[in-house]
Amino acid sequence: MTENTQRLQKLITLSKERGLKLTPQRMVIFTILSEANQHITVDEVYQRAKQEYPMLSLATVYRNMEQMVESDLLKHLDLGGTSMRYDTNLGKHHHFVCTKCGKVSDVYIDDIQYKVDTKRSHLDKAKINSLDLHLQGTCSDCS
Amino acid sequence: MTENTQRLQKLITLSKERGLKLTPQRMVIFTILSEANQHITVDEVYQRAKQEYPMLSLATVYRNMEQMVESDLLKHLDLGGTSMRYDTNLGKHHHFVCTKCGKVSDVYIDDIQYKVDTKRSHLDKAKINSLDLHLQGTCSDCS
DNA sequence: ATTACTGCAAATCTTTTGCAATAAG
DNA sequence: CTTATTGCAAAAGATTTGCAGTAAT
Repeated sequence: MTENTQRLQKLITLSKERGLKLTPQRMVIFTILSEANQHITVDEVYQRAKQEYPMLSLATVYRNMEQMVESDLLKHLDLGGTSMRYDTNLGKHHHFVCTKCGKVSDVYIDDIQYKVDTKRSHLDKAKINSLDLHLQGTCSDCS
Repeated sequence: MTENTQRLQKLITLSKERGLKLTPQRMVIFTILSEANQHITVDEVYQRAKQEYPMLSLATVYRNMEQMVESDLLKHLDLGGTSMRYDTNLGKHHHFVCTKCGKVSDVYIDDIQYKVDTKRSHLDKAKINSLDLHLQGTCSDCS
């Protein structure tokens, strides 16, 4: 069983657990997501899915992706482009964006240490729950 | 001279340096930006500016803000909302977003130490130029 | 005088939504 | 059978653009 097939199986199992019905449209979307790169847009999914299932509607893809986010099958990934990206990698990780070609790489970081300048920051008693690192630079291919 | 007046003076000086013409519209926008909180949208600027200069066009605000970004008088601030925010704080800093009320605070951090898991990440010879920390949690008011 | 800037309206782009028909469980 | 899901077309919201007139330098 390939890695992609495993991912697909996992999506099917989880969506059943969440009570989602397994329509052919959803099945096509799941398949694409389990094969795709990790930082995909709705329209990219739609373009590929149409080839398998030509009468598919764009609205259906939008609705499905948002449902998946609500059901924790997918995460929003806001990289500052013109349209929303979705991250199929649910594990804890960060992102590196190449400012030349725009490519996005996942970055795994063991531990981060930092010291807030409390005089200039005004966090007071704020409770920090999560921490995302956004790295920018030039990727190997572009340098 | 107040802090806001200083900010305004700085914008005027810098824009002259960049060769921008000082129209009344631009002047109003500059004034609002030098008085405003740091994470403002085009529409927020527009709404306030209209009161001073009612025949101002929204397109003019859009064009001016983008020009300011190009001329390094302003920075894009992508916090994942529905519309672009602009940051008037040009110094190096990071952001904390309260997940309950949405408030954004600037966070100053002296030094950040982290260790990339090179086995799982694939940065290869990528050159990292900048590093943004995006903190999320609950602010003092909400907890 | 020259060139940037402006207002307006139309266009574009992404995302959402109402609704009636259909299909999954 | 019941309820979620779908396609379609329209709506909504943010941003951009063409153009002809206006104003800053």
